[in-house]
Order: sequence, then C-alpha cells, then structure tokens
Amino acid sequence: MKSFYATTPIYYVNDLPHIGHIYTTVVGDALTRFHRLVGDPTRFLTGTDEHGQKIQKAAAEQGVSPIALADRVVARYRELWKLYGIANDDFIRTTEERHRRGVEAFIARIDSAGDLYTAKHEGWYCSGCELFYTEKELDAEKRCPIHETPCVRTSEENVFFRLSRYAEPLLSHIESHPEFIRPETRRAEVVSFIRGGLNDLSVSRTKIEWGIPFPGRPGHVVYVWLDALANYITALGFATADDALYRKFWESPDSTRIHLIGKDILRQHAVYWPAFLLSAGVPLPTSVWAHGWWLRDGKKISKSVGAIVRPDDLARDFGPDAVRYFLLREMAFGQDASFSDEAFLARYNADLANDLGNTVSRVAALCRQSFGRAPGVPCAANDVHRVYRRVRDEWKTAMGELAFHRALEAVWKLLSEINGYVVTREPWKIRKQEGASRPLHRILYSAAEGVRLAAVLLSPFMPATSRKIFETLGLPAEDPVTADLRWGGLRLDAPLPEAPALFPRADAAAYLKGEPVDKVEPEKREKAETTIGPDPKATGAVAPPETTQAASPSDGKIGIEEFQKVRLVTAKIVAAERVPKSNKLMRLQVDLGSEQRQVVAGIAAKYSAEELVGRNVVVVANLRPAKLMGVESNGMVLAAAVGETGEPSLLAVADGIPPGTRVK
RNA sequence: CGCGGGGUGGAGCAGCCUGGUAGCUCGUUGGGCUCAUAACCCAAAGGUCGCAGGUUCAAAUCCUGCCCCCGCAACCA
Repeated sequence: MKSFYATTPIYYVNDLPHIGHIYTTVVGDALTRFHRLVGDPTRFLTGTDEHGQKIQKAAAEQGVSPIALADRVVARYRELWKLYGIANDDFIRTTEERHRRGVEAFIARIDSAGDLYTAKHEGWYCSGCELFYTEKELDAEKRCPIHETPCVRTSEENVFFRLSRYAEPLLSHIESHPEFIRPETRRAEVVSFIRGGLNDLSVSRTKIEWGIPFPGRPGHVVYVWLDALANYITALGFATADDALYRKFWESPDSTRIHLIGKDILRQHAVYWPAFLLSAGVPLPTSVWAHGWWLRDGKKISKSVGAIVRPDDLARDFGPDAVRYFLLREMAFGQDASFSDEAFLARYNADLANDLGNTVSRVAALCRQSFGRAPGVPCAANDVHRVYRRVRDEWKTAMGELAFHRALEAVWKLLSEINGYVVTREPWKIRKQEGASRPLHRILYSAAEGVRLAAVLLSPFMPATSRKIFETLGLPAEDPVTADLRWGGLRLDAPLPEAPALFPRADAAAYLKGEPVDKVEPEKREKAETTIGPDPKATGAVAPPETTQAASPSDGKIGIEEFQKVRLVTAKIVAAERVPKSNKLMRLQVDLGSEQRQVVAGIAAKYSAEELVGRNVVVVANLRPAKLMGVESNGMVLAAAVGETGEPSLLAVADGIPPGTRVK
C-alpha cells in the first residue's frame, strides 16, 4: 500500500497568517484527509520558519529575543489551524533541536559529495539593512533603497553550493518525471530557468547570528533556504536513530511525497531543493505542486493597497468550514482565483445553505415526520445509489489530480440527485396516503443514505460539517473511515436528534452593506471569537515596520507643533511631462513664488500633461529630495487618494492666490 | 524584447496537457411541488470559444502571428 506524505511550506514567523497560508494549509488538510479516508498510510506536515535576518531585526526592535517573537507567532498559527480543523500530524519549527541535527546531517552529506566550497562574495553592503544589494537595486550614488545612505563595497566569505553541477541531472529528472512539477506551465517555467544557466548558490551568511551554525565553518550560519527546505525530511527523523517515519514516508519507493507551495516559491522547491537532495543522495519529492494566488476582487492582494483579506471575519460569521469550502471550490487548483465578498456570499447561500444545508434538513425532517426516527428498511436498488457510484469515482479521480473544485462539483451532483429523487417520489404524499409503509421506508432510506454518503465524500473538505450531518442522521459524530464509503452505512431506526440548520441562509445584501449577520449559532460564534478575535498585542508585535512605526505611542494623534514641521505652500504648475517608460509618474515644474523646482508626482494615470499646466496646487515644500525612476523630485503634490485604488484627485486652490502662499 | 495570468451565452468560471456532442454556478423566462433554510424539481431562451492564418477527415483544444485586459517588479515622495 502506498504511503502518502504532504507538506505545506513552513511559514515565516515575521508575518501574520493570511489567506495564502490558510489556503495552502487547507488544501494540504483536505488532500491528506482524503488519503486517510481511502485508507492510505498518510502524514501531513506544516510548521514555521524561524531563522534569519528579518526575525532577528524585528525581535531586536521589540526588545525581545527572537525565539520569544517566534513563540508568539507560532501560538497564533496553532490556534488558527485548530480553528480550521487542520489535522496535521506534526508541526515543525526550524528552531527545534531535531531540525538542527537533521540540517547538520544533511549538510554533512552534501559536503562529503564535494558540493561545498568557500569563496569570497563581493557586493554593495548596507549596514542599516545588513544586506547586500545588487548594482541594479542601487541608484547612481550606490545608495541603499531603504536607508538612502551610501552602501559600502564589501566582501564576505561564504560557503557555496555547486548548484551549477546539477543543471543536467535536474533537467533529465524533470524530463523523465512529468508529475514532478505541476501544473504544466510551472514546469516549463522551471525548465527555461535551468536552461538559462545555474550559478552556484551561496548557502551561508556571516553577518547574521540568528540561524543554525554552519557545521565546520565557525562564524557562519546556514542560509535560510537551505535550513528551511530541509524541514520536509528533518521532521521525519532524517539521519537519526529513530528514522522509521523517514523510511516509510520519504525513502520508500512506495511513498508519494507532495510539496504544496505557492507559485512564488517555485524556484526554491523545484530547483534548489531537488539539487540539494541529489547532492545528498536523498530521493526527490514525487511532486511539487504550485498553486495560484488569491486575488482580492480580481486584483493582487497587496499590503500597500490595504486590501488584505484575512478570512477571520468570514470564519467568525459563517464558520470555518464555509471558508474551507469556498477556498477549495472557487479556485481551480493551480490557477489564480479571486476572493470577493460577493462571490463568497453567493457560494454560501447557493451551495451551502440551499443545496447542502437544505437537503440535509429536508431529508432529516421527512424521516422524523414519517417515522420519528431513521428509516427501518434498507434499499440498494435505486437511482441515488447508481448516481453515488458514479460520483464517488469522479470524486476519487479528481482528488488524484488535486482538482478539488471538480471533486466538490461531483458531490453536488449527488445532492442534486437526492433532491430530484425526493421530488419524483413525493414521500410526503405516500405518508399521507399509506402512512409509514415499506415503500416509504425504502424511499427515505435511499435519500438519507445518499445524504450520509455525501457527508462522507465531503469530510476531507468540511470535516466539522460532515460530522454534524452524521449526527443529524443518528450516527456517531466522527470522521468517517474507508468502510463508510460503501452504500448501506445508515443505522436503521436510529433516533434522530433535532438539529439546527447547518448553514442558515444569509442576507447577502445586508452583509455586504456591513450589517451583522446573526446566522451562526451562538456556540460557534463564541468559539471563533475567542480563538481568532483581533489581538492587538500580537498584531503589533509582528506587523511589518510600516505599521509599527506609527510614531505616537497612544492613538496616532500628533501635536500641532509636529504638524507645523510640514511646510505646505501653494504652487503653480508651469510645465508637465510624463516620465518616460513609467506608468504613473509625471515630472512637474512648479512655481513656488520665490523659486521654481521640479517635483515628480504619481498622477499620470489620471491627468494629462496639458490639463496640469497652469493649475494651482498645494505642495509639501520641505520634503527631502528623492529620485523616482532616476528623476529627482523636490517636494510632493497633494492629492486625495480616491477609493481602493487610491486614484489621485488634485487638491484645488482658488484662483488669484499667488504661488508660494503658506498653507496651514 | 523585464516576469507572469487571462480573453468561452448577461455575470463569474471549468474544459485546453491526452483534438471529435461547448459544461458548471448565478441571473432571466415559463411550468411543477409544498417535505425542506421563500428552499427544491423540470423545461426554455441565450455562445462568431479575442482576431487572422496554419496543421488535420475534424480545432475552444495543437502550431504561427497579432490585438486587448490584469497582476508583479521598476514608480505612488
């Protein structure tokens, strides 16, 4: 029997969980729940990546130790996974002892293969960032893009990995294993990247302390990616005395090993990681599966636009399973998909409330009204059973291809069949005419058994919902096992408890307007709030610098003296031209009365050069100069940022106000 | 030649790898049912599958060229 091992990336503790993390983890959970259900020995791993520059720095800024910072974020991940019903078998942290040992052993193998050497790495170094920059990233004066201070030409001694040696072996592996990189487009991407030539990879750092000490190279720590990627095998006990899991789930030719990743970290997983493994003489993963990105309302989710989707709100209002369902149903795995409240509400009402929830309560109510309990006479020869067999096969095939949306579509065919079956047989009429007759038992048995099997097929996707459905049908509220996939698992004459609606219909219009939805049972709501409610402390602790820097400690308010530091004056635009090759930059010459100067503004998407000339605007006069696309800017033109896109709308100044007039 | 995603009934999508009746959800229209969460069932209308060539007995699907939209990065001072 084939063992099945799936991993998510380990998440970097500098960031709070967002929809991407939740998605990958939910996918891994659904996939491994499926494999457990069909009877494969299965293991599911997730965890956190805790080393590196950013963590060290963030911790220092907050005056805590890096590990304390990591602990805090890890606790949050653990809560979140619990909330979403993630059944991971293990949770690895790169700061754990077992991981460190595994990495050391892994590096020792690579070293003895002769793939490591030490060399000088020269570049422009910013002491503020503690990072090397490439020429491209710096301006003409070699200034750091973040600190705007000059970088120093420095050299650092690094350990290098002979990645260049593995171009051919990788290509031939990819060639002979079509399932190695999926989907297809990603595979082509990787092939072209490798064909473009592979440079040896620097795998140690000397300027950082927060990492695993590089074996045999005092003063060096292991480069974060080499450290992080190894988690997939160190968590299995690679190169330890107790490596039973490693042998069963990784080394065995009968194992399937799948890395689920976002397409942004494809190169690390499809090039670097397999190269390391080849060097160390360890089998490669069966498959690296790169999924697409979630877009917000069709646009890339970006922090600067403020369109971060944290599904916490939806999980609180509609339950974690509804979010799981949406994520798995809406995205064709591998492609990008859009996350919008409208789409969520539409799916929630149509699929979960109308189809699933209503069918369950409909069938349960029919049984209760007819018999006061579950049907007492089984039936196997009926349309529901026939459709079930077909649906179950489609479901299996789709899951094998990681086509979750198709697997779910199949289950909905079964629900639809049950509804159609009930309408055709009209059990309510039979009940009135002949009471709890044998035919009525058989009809409702077919319907109820169909519902039970739908719940079994749904269990990888919506485990909690699935258990509730079993309960509604008078069965134990447990995760199903392989035998439960067979027709005939319903318990005859079982008492049926009164059950609340699984997914009460939501008033979509009201919800989208921001009104509260009181649709989730109080019990669920409470739980959701305590576990994922906003935790300002945790948020502040790990939020990226731009949010933590909010200067004033208390409420974000500043004194007037602080505001007065900003010198605002009116100005007249005397000339305007687009910055070549830029999308939204406009180079403006503005008259400040006493002087004329050049200001660059990001308004070209909205305003043409002609309509700008002659306009009176407000500018910030005492702003430090900056270069944008190589053009110097000495000030800032004020504009309202309208809507989510921040479309600029210039502030107007009444005619007749001379340029250079102070604004306050 | 920066990197990537996409253009399929009114809307949102699947199908494309492995050519052969264009499918799903929502919406619309008509009918049915009244057991169920105003839910459910049946039927209908509605598509030059971005454009142009090519390969083929056959192209949404494979090849070539082009057009358009979107995201990332460089650029929101």
